[in-house]
Amino acid sequence: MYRYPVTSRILLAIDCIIFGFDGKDIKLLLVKRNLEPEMGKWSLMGGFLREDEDLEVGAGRIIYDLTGLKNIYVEQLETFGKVNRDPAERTVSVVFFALIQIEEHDSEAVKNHNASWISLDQRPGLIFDHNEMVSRAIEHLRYKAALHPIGFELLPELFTIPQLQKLYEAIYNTPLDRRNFSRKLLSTGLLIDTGFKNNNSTTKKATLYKLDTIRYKEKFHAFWNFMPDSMKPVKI
Amino acid sequence: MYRYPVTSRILLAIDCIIFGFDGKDIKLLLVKRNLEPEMGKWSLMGGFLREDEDLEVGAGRIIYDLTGLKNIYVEQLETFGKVNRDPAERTVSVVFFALIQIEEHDSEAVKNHNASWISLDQRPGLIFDHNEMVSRAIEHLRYKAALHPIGFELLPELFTIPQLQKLYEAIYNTPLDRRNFSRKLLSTGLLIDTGFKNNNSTTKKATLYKLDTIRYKEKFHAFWNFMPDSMKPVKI
DNA sequence: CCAAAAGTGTTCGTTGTACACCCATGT
DNA sequence: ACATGGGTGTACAACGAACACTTTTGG
Repeated sequence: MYRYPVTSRILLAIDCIIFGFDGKDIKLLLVKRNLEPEMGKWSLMGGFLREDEDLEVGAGRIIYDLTGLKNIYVEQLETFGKVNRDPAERTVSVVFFALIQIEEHDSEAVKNHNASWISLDQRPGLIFDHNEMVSRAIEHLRYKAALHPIGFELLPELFTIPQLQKLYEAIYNTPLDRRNFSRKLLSTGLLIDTGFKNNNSTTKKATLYKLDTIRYKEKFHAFWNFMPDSMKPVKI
Repeated sequence: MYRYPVTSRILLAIDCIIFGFDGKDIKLLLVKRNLEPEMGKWSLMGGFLREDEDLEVGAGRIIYDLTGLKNIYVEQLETFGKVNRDPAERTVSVVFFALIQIEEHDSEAVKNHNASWISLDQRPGLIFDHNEMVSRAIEHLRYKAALHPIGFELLPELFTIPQLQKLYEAIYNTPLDRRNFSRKLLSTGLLIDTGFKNNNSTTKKATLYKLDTIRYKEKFHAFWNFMPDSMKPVKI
């Protein structure tokens, strides 16, 4: 087979930023690295791209390996390629961004990888440029969740509006007006009233909704306005 | 030096999508490929990542090589890595997205690379997965230009509001209301009246504005609303 | 003086925001 | 009955969309 007359073939890594929501905080799935260099230190879950595998397939494999989940929300985020980002040898890393329903993960698999769910504000320092990757991912989450209905990917199949609100409050780290939030979300036409009521509550039981997946897929790329303007990345 | 016990090191390419605006149409800078395979066919401008170079530096080098321009608007777009995307050997390509002021480019350099500025609707079929890359880039241009003031990157230093409108009409391939457009753009606070008037016109001369670069940098990441809602990617 | 392009103004409906009030539940 | 949290309503300001009129310029 013809090969390009170029000498520098390099290692391609995949790193995955996996977000979850426990009802209170946004959490990151982090692992204690099991290879040198930096063995035992906290890092993102990652791996090397295989010869016979597409990038997204590689990301899916790595995420499945750690969480036991398939068919979740995964997006390519950005590729990090600074010359010395990995002290062992030159490695370019394609970073993926994933949102999962935290209840669904396989806790055995997570334990076997020495992984933990860690709140954003309690996250430890990470190896290499992984801190930068996480910063970018948080920025992306805030950006995208303001315009597109990705928040639902972090909630269980049935959820209440107050739960949804707590999620957005966690993402933007700010309180929201209950009444305006509720009206805005209901007006999206994405929520289907299941008729059931939540019974976790000690007081009035909230209505359980599910996502209208048809409309969700149809209108995903529309521009919504899930955040008050004052919360957008920069006030105008 | 320690190396990872992994066999598959692969070739990393950089491909650049370079947009310009000639006052009428959005144009792409495309080249006739000068190496095998697919020599002589139309493709994006690209190259291989060097051992000692960061990704963005590589992209800057390739764009400079073709256009003679530095310090232009460049963004990493997406990384393409399908196993068989390049028939010669496995190559993963990091795609960059660039906007330039078309008048400023070095036409000698462009000629030497067998490159041409080609209108979007007249673009030829491209090699490999480059058509897909271009589609993604157009989508990204439309998305981003609706929310952030990147349009200015395609205009000369001094420009008129009608010119700006023609640019947005070209990006979205749709007519816009002159009066609403003008008011909206003036209200951004990004335009500085230079006091000069355009003299290309055969009728009334339009005011020449320049970009308020201070405010531009400060507020770049804010969410604007440069397009009528009806033009957003999907109508709600 | 007329056509063509640039600039300014007005009206109206929709949306966002800041509020107040009522309802259901467990103690 | 009351505290806690869930659900609905209203009033006002801000913004976007549609549309009319005036001004400048070259022929």
